[in-house]
Amino acid sequence: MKKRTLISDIAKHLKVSTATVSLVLNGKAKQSRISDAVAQRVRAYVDEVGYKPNQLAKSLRTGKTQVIGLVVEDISNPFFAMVAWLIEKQAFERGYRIIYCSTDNNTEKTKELISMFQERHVDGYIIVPAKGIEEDLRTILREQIPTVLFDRFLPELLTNYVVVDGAAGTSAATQHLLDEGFTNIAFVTTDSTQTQMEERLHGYARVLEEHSLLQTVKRVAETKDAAKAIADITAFIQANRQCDAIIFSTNYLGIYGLEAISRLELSIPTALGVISYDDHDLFRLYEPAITVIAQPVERIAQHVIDILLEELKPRGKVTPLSMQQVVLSPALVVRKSSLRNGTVSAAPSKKYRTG
Amino acid sequence: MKKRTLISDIAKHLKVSTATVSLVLNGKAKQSRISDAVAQRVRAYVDEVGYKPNQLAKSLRTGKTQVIGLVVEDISNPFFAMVAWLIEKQAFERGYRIIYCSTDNNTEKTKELISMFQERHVDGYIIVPAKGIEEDLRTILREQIPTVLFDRFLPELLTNYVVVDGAAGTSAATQHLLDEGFTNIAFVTTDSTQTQMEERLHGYARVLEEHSLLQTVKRVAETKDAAKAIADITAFIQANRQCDAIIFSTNYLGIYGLEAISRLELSIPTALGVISYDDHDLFRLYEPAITVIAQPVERIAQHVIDILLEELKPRGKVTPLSMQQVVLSPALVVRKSSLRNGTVSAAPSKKYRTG
DNA sequence: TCCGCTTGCAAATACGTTTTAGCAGATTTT
DNA sequence: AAAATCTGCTAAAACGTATTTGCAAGCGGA
Repeated sequence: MKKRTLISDIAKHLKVSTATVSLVLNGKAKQSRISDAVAQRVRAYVDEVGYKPNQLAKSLRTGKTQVIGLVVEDISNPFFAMVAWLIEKQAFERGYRIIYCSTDNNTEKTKELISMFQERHVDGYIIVPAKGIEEDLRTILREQIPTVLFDRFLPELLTNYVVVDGAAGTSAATQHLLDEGFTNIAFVTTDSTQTQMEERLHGYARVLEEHSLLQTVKRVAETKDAAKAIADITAFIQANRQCDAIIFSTNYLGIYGLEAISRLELSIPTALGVISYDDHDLFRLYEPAITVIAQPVERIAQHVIDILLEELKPRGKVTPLSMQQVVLSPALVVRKSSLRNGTVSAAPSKKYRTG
Repeated sequence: MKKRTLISDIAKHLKVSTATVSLVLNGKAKQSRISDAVAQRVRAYVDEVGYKPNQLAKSLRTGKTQVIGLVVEDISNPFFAMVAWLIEKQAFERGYRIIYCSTDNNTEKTKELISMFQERHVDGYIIVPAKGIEEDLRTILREQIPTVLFDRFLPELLTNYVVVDGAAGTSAATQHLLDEGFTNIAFVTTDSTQTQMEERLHGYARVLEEHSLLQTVKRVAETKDAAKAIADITAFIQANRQCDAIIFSTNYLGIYGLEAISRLELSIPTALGVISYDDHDLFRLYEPAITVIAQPVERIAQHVIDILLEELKPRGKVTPLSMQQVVLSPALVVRKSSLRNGTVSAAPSKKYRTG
């Protein structure tokens, strides 16, 4: 039960002041004209006793916590888990720590989380914004705290963000289904009006309009209840037997959709062509493999962390924050589930780049 | 760019001392004989200006951060993601925040993470321990910081832990396969010697020994390279054509295994019966659905958080920590992949409780 | 009237750092 | 020889809160 060593213990033992120790430890020995001899002695003894500064005290004094708050919709969603993991890795290497939290797309919970991060004085934010948090974000931005949104953005707010061109993905998917000879394509999405979901819908709608084809759109109510969602989709499919293909606007809807299709004993792609947004183990390994619109997770993570770390660099007082908006292209990964004849012509899986 | 309001601002405005404000805010008004009138005034004004105490200063002063460090193997693994999510939810409600981190089962990274948590003065730890961190854990325990391990434990260390009876799960699975008429059962596991992995192997071995049957065990080297692991499993299956069933010791091996089996164009369960540890969307929806040994994630999370919060309660000085060891039973969820005749007799999916 | 007890609050210290201003002596410049 | 500059370090003041101790006033009892 011995006490932690403090900077004052170090100072006392070496018969120097705490200021000296602190300056050496923070690499400011040179500019503060601490002699190399003393600096060496300090470093040696610090290593010897394994002294680690108290980060709380440090943060309180400097106002910097070296912590980034990461607010995603649902950390157990493989898409977010992957992006979060990549971001964490990068940030860790550059001395930043990440605190994750899941919002479940709940406005109130998101606000609470942001408020908690504020209290903990995170140095920066990475946020997948839920609806209705414009005010909270405005507060953060006003305080000049570096912030990057991803996956979607808030149209009325000028912020950094990294998103994927959802319309390009779904229009490529729709076009691909038409090329394969499917003629009556349905689109299953959520009832949320988040920017990226609306875009995905537009991509689908645009292509069908161009071909003067009928649109069949189902909006599944957001719910934590998988069974309810599956039942909802099942009913939709039954009520729309004329449809010969479905595009799901996000990974979990795709998974629910597969379960629904499986229960209805409809065979893919013979009875129903299928494409889902987001890649996933399940889609890759399902029999038949499911064609997906894959988001470039590595590049999303890379851009997010690059923008954030750039802003975290100590800047001149008046350097304005230059907001960056990045729009990345998804890739259509064609697998059996969207092929009329059931086999991929050339390669077992070819990728189309969109955009 | 206005400054945050401080407790001193509140005090000044109300013409009371900061002590008074602090006491009221921390619910110690009564015991410090602050009059109700003053307490009301304080609360009213605090609400009005939306004052939030600086948690850093608070923590520095009290030594409590209200933060729990959660160290898992891989947050993108659905099993850990689920448990983490459940734990987070519970902790949040009781005023604690969670910091997640992934170790990738890397001893060095685990040590770094624990060290980082120490620096940040987390109030408690929840750890999925990698090998070789006994010393670091001992340090934590010596300092009486509440800690709970889960998924596995370190045999030489007396700690709280919550684990699942791995042997019960695999022996039930093995027995089930034998009952179904499979005679040559292989076991695919990792090359790690973590307690829970060894137990899972033992459960399998024990049942086969009882029946005097040959054991066929494959240890797949731990790697980040999925392709390599899949190739490894593919080779194993090809080299052991006599096997008519396989048990995978963990979810990602099961997924790799399915990919291998699919590439070899072996049909399940006709050519090969399959059971995997851990449930997963993929296993539930795969065609045929995969029988799994499901871990009781809700109960794991519940026990972990209960034990930890119990220990976090302010205790009398000398109350010794009573270490709790909880062993939960997994459930065998029988699906088509382990049934000789290809159909489940009664219900489409029945559960056996083990233990 | 004096003493002790209660009530209601404030002063002051501590938590463990970082950082600025400045001091004393040595060295150089004028 | 005095003045200016440089060198190497330290004293002390923050950062924003919690908490212990104590002080003054009021009150009842003797």
